[in-house]
Amino acid sequence: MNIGEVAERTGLPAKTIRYYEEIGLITPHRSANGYRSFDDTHAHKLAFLGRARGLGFSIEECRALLALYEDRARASADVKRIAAGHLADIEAKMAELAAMRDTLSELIDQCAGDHRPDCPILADLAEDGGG
Amino acid sequence: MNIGEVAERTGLPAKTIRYYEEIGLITPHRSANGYRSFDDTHAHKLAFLGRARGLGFSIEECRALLALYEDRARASADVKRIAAGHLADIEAKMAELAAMRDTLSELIDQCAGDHRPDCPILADLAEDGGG
DNA sequence: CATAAGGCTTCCAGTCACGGGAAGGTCAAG
DNA sequence: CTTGACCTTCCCGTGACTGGAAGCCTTATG
Repeated sequence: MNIGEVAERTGLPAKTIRYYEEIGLITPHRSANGYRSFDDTHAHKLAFLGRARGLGFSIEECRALLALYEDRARASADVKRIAAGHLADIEAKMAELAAMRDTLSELIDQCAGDHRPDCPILADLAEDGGG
Repeated sequence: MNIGEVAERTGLPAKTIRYYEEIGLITPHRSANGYRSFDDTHAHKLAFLGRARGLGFSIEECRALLALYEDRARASADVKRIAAGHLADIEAKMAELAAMRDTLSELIDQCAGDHRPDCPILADLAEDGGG
């Protein structure tokens, strides 16, 4: 199948699929006219990549997961390690965002939000480290 | 003061300060030798920017906040609106991450993590949409 | 005066994972 | 023969910097 069909099947934009080829995640065949030609295995891998990316795995993590997926002698521990590392990243990001959210929502609550210029949000941002 | 000193005072890397000048967030003077010359106002603005960036505001949001900060006739409602929009962004990102975390941690729990190849994490990623 | 160290300058390239769009080849239908 | 959809490659832009090269300025030392 051509790139348009595999794009529709996998839900990935054609641009993304070309990019994945460029960085060596997949290697579609070429038809006589130069068009990329995908088979079910390619579509399957692309769907795999789409789901892994959807869970926030980086491209390099996806590459490793795909290699493990194709390795029948893999150890599930290797997969688990990658996933656990990614989970830790996610939790770290969430903690960072939670800290921002807490500070911000407190400041927002304190701000009158009217026509007057006095604003605890700006006051906090302008504050010297001292206080 | 030179860029090194203001960098140390504000905690921002010199590279970042040059970048902020390039995009028009600050406009330091120039000494006769061509060096950037910062006064306390510049340092104050940079510190403001550092704190706003630390709360995750984008550069354009920082630009707007800085303009409001310098506008004595501002309405606190304008500040509050920007902050509330950013808070909503943060909460959306957190929700996305929470969904990833939930799926991932469930899969990780189900994975034996040993030498055997069977792995529910890979199985899930490889799954057809049908199931 | 020469030299070395450290700070400053500009400019260019890279990051991550694509997306937009131009210029042009290919294919099926009318 | 033309239209229109699809495909190709190539290059630029994103956000907010970061790293590094090449070279000028200043200060300290011999």
